[in-house]
Amino acid sequence: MEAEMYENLRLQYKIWFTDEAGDGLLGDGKWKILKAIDQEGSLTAACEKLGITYRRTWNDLKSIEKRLGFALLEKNRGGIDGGSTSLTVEGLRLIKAFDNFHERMDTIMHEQFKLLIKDLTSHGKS
Amino acid sequence: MEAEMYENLRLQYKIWFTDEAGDGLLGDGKWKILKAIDQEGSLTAACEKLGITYRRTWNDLKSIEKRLGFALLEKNRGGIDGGSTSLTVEGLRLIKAFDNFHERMDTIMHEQFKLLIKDLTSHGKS
DNA sequence: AAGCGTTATGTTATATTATTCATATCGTTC
DNA sequence: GAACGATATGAATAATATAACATAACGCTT
Repeated sequence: MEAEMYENLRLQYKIWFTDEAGDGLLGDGKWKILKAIDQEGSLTAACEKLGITYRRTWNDLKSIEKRLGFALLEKNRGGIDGGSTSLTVEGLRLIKAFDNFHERMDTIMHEQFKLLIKDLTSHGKS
Repeated sequence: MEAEMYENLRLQYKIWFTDEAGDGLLGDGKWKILKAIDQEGSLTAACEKLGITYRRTWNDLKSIEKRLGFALLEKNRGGIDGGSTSLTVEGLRLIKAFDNFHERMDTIMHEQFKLLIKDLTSHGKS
């Protein structure tokens, strides 16, 4: 009877790094930005692609680099194309590791979701 | 050399239910509130315990019950003690299932975090 | 019926966050 | 050296979220 109560629910999750103080450092948002920069080759283009503001993104990226203590981005201004931004070796490794991580997590979450729903809908005595 | 770059990072996660539209429905915050109500026997006491405002909490609870489509709380007003709030059977089952879920997830996240750090600090060719 | 403590609800104020606008800087090309 | 397209940055504005304040309703007790 209560089984269908939970049928239209979805399970979502977010994972992010913080520093020791607990302040957010790198999560899904910045992960997507870094990936977009890697693909587009410029901050401006990446922001347009994702539909987010340049100002905000620039602030975020500056903050994370400062707090991480090492560079994720290599920026150039001027030149024939006006300028460019690309990922450093560390930046590339970071998003690659995050990719793998998310892949594993998606599988795990799917399993755990099924377990949770089973827990919610089975009426045996605990 | 880059191994210590990630030493002071912490991994955090959040898990929550949404409806089909993707709007948040039940997460850690409301889970804690429900547990506190179960312990305290009243909304007012639960809010004081958690240091959150009654107004906000009342709104949240009303919203989640409406969108879930069934009651999690049994509320009474008036009476010798002014009133009370307790969990329904469904409410109890929900927080119990969430408890189990979080327990499993804490273990899993700990494992996955170690894997992620390993991924970030090992420099073998991919 | 007056008092008590709790649920219930509208309104107002504050704080936080996000967006917009404006402007400077840089280095290449023509 | 003028123009272009990108990065870099300050300041003002808008939007959203959170908190605070005030007040009503309820039902038991005395």
